[in-house]
Amino acid sequence: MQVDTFVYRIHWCIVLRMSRERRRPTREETHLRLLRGAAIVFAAKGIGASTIEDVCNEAGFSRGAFYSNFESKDELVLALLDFNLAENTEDLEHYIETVDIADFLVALDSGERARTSPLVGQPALYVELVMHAYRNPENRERLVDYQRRSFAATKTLLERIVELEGKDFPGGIDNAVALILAFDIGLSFNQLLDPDSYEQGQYGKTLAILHQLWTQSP
Amino acid sequence: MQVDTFVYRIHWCIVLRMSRERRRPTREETHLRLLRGAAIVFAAKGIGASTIEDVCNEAGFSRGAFYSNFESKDELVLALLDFNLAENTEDLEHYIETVDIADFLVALDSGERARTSPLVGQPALYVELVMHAYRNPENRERLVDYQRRSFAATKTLLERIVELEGKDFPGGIDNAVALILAFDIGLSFNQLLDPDSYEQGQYGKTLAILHQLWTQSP
DNA sequence: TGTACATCAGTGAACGCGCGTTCACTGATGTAC
DNA sequence: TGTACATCAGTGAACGCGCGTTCACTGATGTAC
Repeated sequence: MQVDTFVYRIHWCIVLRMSRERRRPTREETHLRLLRGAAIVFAAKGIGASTIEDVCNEAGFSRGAFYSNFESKDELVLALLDFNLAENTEDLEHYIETVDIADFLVALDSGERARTSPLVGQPALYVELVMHAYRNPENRERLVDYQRRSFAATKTLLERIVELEGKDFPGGIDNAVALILAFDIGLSFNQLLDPDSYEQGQYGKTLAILHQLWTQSP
Repeated sequence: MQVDTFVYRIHWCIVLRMSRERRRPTREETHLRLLRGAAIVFAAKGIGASTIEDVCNEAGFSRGAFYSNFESKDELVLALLDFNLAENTEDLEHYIETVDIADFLVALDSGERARTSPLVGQPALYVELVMHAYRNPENRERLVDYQRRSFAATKTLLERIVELEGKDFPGGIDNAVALILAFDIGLSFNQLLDPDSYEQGQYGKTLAILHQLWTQSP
C-alpha cells in the first residue's frame, strides 16, 4: 500500500463517520440479531417448527437478509450452537478456576444454583439443540466436545473440593461429576412441564445435602 | 334384539371364522401397528421431521389408512403419548408395590437399572414427547399427570425403604424423589449424544452409593 | 469537505418441492336369510 | 354351509398450503480523487 493511499484511508475513516451517519446495522450486528432471534424462536416453538420467517420477524429483517448472512437453516442452527457453546464454556471454565471453594459451598447451602448448568436459563433451547445434534453429525461432534469440556471443568471443581476436605468420593470422582451434571439437566428438564412441583433453589439445596452426607460419612 | 337374530349372530360368529379367513388386519391391529411405527419413526427422526408417510411406511400402510384411523398428525402424537404413558405408569406402579425392597437394594448394588425410568430404553422418544407436550396444552396436561404419578410411585418406594431402615432422608423425601427422577432422565439425556463416556450400570451403581452414604450417615 | 462510481447488504416477490389432508374407488368383511 | 347385498377399512392419486430458497432490484456504504 502506498503512503498517499494510506493517508486517504485514515482521512476517510474519520471524515465519513462524521459526514454520513450509519442508517443500517453493520454486518456483524445483523448476524448477531439473527442469532438472538433464532435463540428466542427456537426455544419457544422448537427448531423443527420454527420458520426462517419467524426468525427474521423476531430479528427485524427480511428473509433475503437471512440468506445473505447464512447458507441455510441448518447452518443457522450450527452457528447458534457454536455461538452459545463457546460463550458458555468459557464462562464456566473461567468461573470454576477462579471461584473460592468456601464461598461456593456457602452459596450452595443457601440454595443458589451452581454454575455448572449448560445454557443456564434456557433449558428448552438446550434440549432443542441436543436433539438436533443427536441427528446431525457435525453438530453432534461439537456438542459432545462441549459436554466433555463441561465434564472436565466440573471435575476440576470437585477435585478442588476433594483436596479441601481431604476425602475421596465413594465410587470415584467421575461418577460424582456425572451425577451432578445429570441431576442439573434432568431437574431443568422435569421442571419444564411442571415448574409448580419444584421449589426455588432446589438444585443448590439438594447438592448441599449431598455434600453434607459425603463430608459426614465415615 | 330378537332371539332369532341373536342365534344367527352366534351362528355366523363361529361359521365365518372357518369359511372365510381374515386377509386384512383388524382395525385394532392397524391402529396398534401405526402407533408402533410412529414410536420408531419419532424416536429416529424427531416428531417434527417425521412425515405421515414415514410412519405409514414403517407400519406397512398407505396414508389413507392412517387418516381412516387418526384425525391428524397431532392426534397421533396424543394417542401415542396416552398409549405409552398408560402402559408405563401401570407397569411402574405395579412393580413398585410388589417389589421386595431387600431384593431391590441388592439389584441396585449390582448396577441394575431401577424401574423408575420413564419409557425405559426409549429416551429419545420420551424427550420428543416432552418437548411436544411443552407446546401443546392437552398433551402437556396428560404428561404432567404422568410425571406426578411417577413421582408418587417413586415416593411410595422410598417410604418403604425409609421404613425398612428406620431413618429419614435429610432434606425430606420429596427432595430425594426429585433427585432420583432428575438423575434418571438427566443421565439418559446426557448418554444420548455420548454413550461412550458412561459405564454400563452407572445409574444403579450411583444410586447404590447414595443409598450407602445415607444409611451410614450419623 | 464534495462528487462519482463500485460494491454489496438487505428487500420482497416468485418459485417449486414436500407434506398434511382429501376423496373417489376397491375389495374385504359383516349381515340377513 | 351358500348367496346377495351393505358397509366400511384401506388404497393411492390429487390438491393446495407453507416454507426453504432464489433472484432481480434498491439504496446504503466504501473507495478514490
